[in-house]
Amino acid sequence: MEQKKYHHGDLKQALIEAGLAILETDGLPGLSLRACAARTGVSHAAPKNHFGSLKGLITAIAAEGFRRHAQFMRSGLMPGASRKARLQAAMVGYVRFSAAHPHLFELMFSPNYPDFTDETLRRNASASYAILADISAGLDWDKAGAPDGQVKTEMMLWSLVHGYALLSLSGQFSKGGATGAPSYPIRDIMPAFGYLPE
Amino acid sequence: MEQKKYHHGDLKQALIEAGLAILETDGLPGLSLRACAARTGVSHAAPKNHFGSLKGLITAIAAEGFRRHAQFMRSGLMPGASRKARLQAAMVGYVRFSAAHPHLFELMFSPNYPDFTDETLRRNASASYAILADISAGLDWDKAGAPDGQVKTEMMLWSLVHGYALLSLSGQFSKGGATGAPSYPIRDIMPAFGYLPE
DNA sequence: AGAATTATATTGACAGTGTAAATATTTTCC
DNA sequence: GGAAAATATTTACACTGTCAATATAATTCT
Repeated sequence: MEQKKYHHGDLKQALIEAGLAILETDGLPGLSLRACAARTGVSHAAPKNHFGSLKGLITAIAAEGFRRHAQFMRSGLMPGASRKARLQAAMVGYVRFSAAHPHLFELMFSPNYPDFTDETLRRNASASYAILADISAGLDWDKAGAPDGQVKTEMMLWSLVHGYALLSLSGQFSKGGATGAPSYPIRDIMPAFGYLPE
Repeated sequence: MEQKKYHHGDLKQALIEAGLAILETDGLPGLSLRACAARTGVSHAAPKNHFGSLKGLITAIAAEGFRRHAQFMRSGLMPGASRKARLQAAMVGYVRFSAAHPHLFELMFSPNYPDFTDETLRRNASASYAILADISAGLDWDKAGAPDGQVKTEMMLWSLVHGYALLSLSGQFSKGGATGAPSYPIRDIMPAFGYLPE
C-alpha cells in the first residue's frame, strides 16, 4: 500500500531525513532547503510544496527531533526501578541525546529557528516534557507549603537538565581546555537527590 | 585624545554597536555583516579588516553581551544582604537580561555562532560565571560528603538559571497560550532555597 | 620634510541562499 | 477520457559572506 505515488513517493519524509543527515555531517550552517533538495535528487524549489519555507522544514525536523529525544530519555528507564533511579536515567538520556546530536538539539531549542506554535511540534515537545513530569509526579521540594509545588518541581528539573546540556555543548563547563567535556556528569550535580525519597 | 583617527575613527566599536542595535530591532536573522556596515555608513567589505569573518563580529558582539549580562546580574546585588537574597537577585538579573535582550542572549549561548575559544569572550563569560560562583562560595548541597561539592553547586545553579531562561524564551513553560510568559518566576522554582542558610 | 610602509576603506565579482511566479508533469476524481 | 488538483521544474531576483584588486589615509623611517 506504500508504493510510489506521485512523482517521488514520500518526498516530505525524505526531505526531513535528508535534513537530519545533513545536520549530523555538516551541522546547522550546512542545513538549507537547497541542500536537502539536492540530497534527495529533486529540484531546489521542490521543498516549497511540502513546507512553505525553510522555517517549515526546520519545524518538521525539530518535531522529529523531539520524538528521538523522548526515545533517548526512555531508553534506560526500567519500569520497576526506584523513582530516584528513573529520574536519573531520564536525565542522563536527556544529556546523552544532546551530546550525540548537538546540532539537532540546538535547532530544537533555538527560539528563532522552529515555529513553536506548530501543532505537531508542540505535541512532540510536550510528550518529551511529560516523561520527566511523570517521574517527578508527587514530588514536591517546596517544604514551605507554597502552592503548585508539583509544577515548580517539573520546571526545576527541566531547567536544570536543559541548562546543563546546553552549557556543556557551549564548552562553558570545561574551564581550561577546549575539550568540551563537562567536569561532572549530570547525576553528580543533582543536589536534590540527597533529599529524594527512594 | 580620542579624536578621529583613520578614516572612521573607531569603526570596530561602531560595528559592534550597530550589530547590537540590529539585534534589538530585527533579531538574529537580520544580523549580517552588510547590514552592520550599511548602518554605520561604510562599505560592505569594511568589517573584514576588523573582524575576519561574520563569526568574528558575532564573537565580539557576544563578548560585549556578556559584559552587559554581568551588569544585569550585579544590578540588584546589595552587598550587605544575605546570601539567599544575593543569590536570588543574581538569578533574577540573569533571567531579566534574557527577557530584555532575547536575541543577544540566544547569540551568546548558541554553540555555533560565536567562537568560544576567543580570549576576550572567554574572559567576559568567566566574569559572568564568577558572580554566581562567588555568591555560592562555601555552599555545598552534597550532604553525602562527595568531593568538589563547591564546583557541583556552581554547575547546578548555572544550569538551573540558564535552562530556565532559555526554556522561557522558547515558550516551553507557557502551556496553553503563546504568550511566552513562564508560569512561575525563577525564585519560585529554586527548591534549594528551603535548605539555604540565611 | 619627503618617501616608503602600513593600516584602513572601497569596488567589483562570485558562489551560495530563500523565495516567488510561471510553467510542466503527473496523479486523482468524476 | 477529460477536468481538476497535486506535485515538481524552471527562471529570476534580492540578499548574503568572502575574496582579490584597488584606492586612500595615517604612520614610520631616513
